[in-house]
Amino acid sequence: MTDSAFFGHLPHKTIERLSQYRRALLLCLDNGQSHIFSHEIAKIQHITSVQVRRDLMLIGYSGTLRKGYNIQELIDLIGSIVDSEEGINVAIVGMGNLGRALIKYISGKRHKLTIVAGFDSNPEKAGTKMNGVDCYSTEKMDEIIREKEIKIGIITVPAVNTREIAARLVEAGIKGILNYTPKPIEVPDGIYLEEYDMITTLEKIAFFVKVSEEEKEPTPEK
Amino acid sequence: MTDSAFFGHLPHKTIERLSQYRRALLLCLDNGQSHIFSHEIAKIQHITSVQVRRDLMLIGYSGTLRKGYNIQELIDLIGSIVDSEEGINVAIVGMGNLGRALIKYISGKRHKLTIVAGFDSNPEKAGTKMNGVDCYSTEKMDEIIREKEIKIGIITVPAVNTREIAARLVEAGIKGILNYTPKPIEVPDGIYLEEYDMITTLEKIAFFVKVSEEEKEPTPEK
DNA sequence: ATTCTGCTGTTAATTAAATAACAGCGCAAA
DNA sequence: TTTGCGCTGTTATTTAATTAACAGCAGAAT
Ligand SMILES: NC(=O)c1ccc[n+]([C@@H]2O[C@H](COP(=O)([O-])OP(=O)(O)OC[C@H]3O[C@@H](n4cnc5c(N)ncnc54)[C@H](O)[C@@H]3O)[C@@H](O)[C@H]2O)c1
Ligand SMILES: NC(=O)c1ccc[n+]([C@@H]2O[C@H](COP(=O)([O-])OP(=O)(O)OC[C@H]3O[C@@H](n4cnc5c(N)ncnc54)[C@H](O)[C@@H]3O)[C@@H](O)[C@H]2O)c1
Repeated sequence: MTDSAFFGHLPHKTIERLSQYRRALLLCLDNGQSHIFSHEIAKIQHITSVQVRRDLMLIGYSGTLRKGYNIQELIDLIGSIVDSEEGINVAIVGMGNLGRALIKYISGKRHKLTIVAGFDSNPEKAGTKMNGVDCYSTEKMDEIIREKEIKIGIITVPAVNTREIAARLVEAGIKGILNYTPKPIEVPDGIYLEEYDMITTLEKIAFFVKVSEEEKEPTPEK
Repeated sequence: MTDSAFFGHLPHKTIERLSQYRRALLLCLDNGQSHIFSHEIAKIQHITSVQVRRDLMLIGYSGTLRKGYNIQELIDLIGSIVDSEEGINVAIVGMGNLGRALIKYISGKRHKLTIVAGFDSNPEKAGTKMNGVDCYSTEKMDEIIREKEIKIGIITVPAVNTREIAARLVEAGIKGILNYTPKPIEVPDGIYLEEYDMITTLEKIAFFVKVSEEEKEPTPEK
């Protein structure tokens, strides 16, 4: 009987990497591979093999000497740590380009993580299905979130509506929010929030590209 | 004459935050605000005011006592550090849902970061325009990347084509890659790579939601 | 056999990032 | 004026994350 709360104090970065390991391992499994070495995982993830072994140590998994790790076993173990046994229901608010990309990408990929509803204020979108996911009017948000016991909301509405939607998600009892809008939000304690902005990532790349070019051709001394 | 290479050793996290500060500051400017305190920036970004002041110290910016930071000045300074003076050209490969969302979102948002081309293997998409960005056949990738001096490529093609596209971007002389595909890639030294996966973020949220619920109703003994 | 090799698992050391602590300053109140 | 307050800027400390170091082992090479 795994007391999964035991894993509650894993480093945040380790949690992220476990999810990434699983993604990579699933691809390896598709290729018919059955075992994998720490340095192979490391290469895929652009990290060191020590990092991988350390993460696996933290979750108490042991590989076979000279044979590596059993991919299926490791996938299952990561699942037992990262996933909720009962599964978690997710909703997406804002069925535009980004919302659709997300639905298409996530749907069916993870057993324990299901997008069970999309919401949109555009009356034409309510009542339709997208990749098998029912789309509802925003008016029904509260009702459906409670009914379907949705725990996580992804926000992909236009920036101006972010605050309002976030407030309503919180009101409806959601426990986690993933905000893709460029408008940062505030949530009460006890609600887990992540925000991600592609421009930030892009600017970071641009910066390091710039820096590395400047290092090559150093600024001419006046 | 700012020798911007001077900032080459800023912590990675600081670079990310500078970009986020700017995003937030631009919003404040729109609201007619002219000055801002460190604790206000901090609140928007869900960090501490010390963190903010420390970052600003690293880039050598001083606010006015009791008045805070001049928003416009700070935006300009961040720009002088993060942006390239000549600007950087970007291409997106794969004009599906995600590619379109990105073009729409990024286009026109940053002065020094321009999406100058989209590529798609679908012949129907070649020759069209999306949000003012010309869309070309993938066959012309090499040619156009060189011609327009594109430095950064964003990959949003189906996973199976990731490797091929990445190789061709590298071949064409690109210096930075942002891979949104769930298939991790390898690039030669000197090319800056970032990969991002929304499922990882979602699973992380799901994990911490789960953990926090388990803490509330601890596992029954026995 | 026995030596070598290449991997795992773990502890120790290092580095990076965040936080705490505090000096200084200028306006505001008294 | 002088006291307090609320802010900045910087140094010191702590914590988190990564990397290095190495012991141990199973099979391969000789
Ligand atoms: N974080 C990132 O990296 C990133 C990248 C791309 C886009 N974005 C942002 O994501 C959001 C969506 O982008 P998009 O390209 O999909 O835009 P879009 O215009 O294609 O889609 C927005 C959708 O939201 C719906 N909507 C509008 N108001 C609503 C409301 N109050 N409640 C529910 N639905 C509502 C619209 O009907 C539309 O279907 C935008 O805010 C955009 O800036 C963020
Ligand atoms: N990282 C994430 O969080 C995330 C989220 C959503 C989607 N995705 C991934 O992003 C990719 C795109 O998603 P989408 O929803 O936009 O898919 P989509 O099918 O809507 O778009 C894919 C586009 O790529 C084009 N294409 C196919 N092969 C190509 C090639 N060889 N060269 C150039 N273009 C080609 C297609 O014509 C299509 O226009 C997928 O790999 C998906 O898994 C990632």
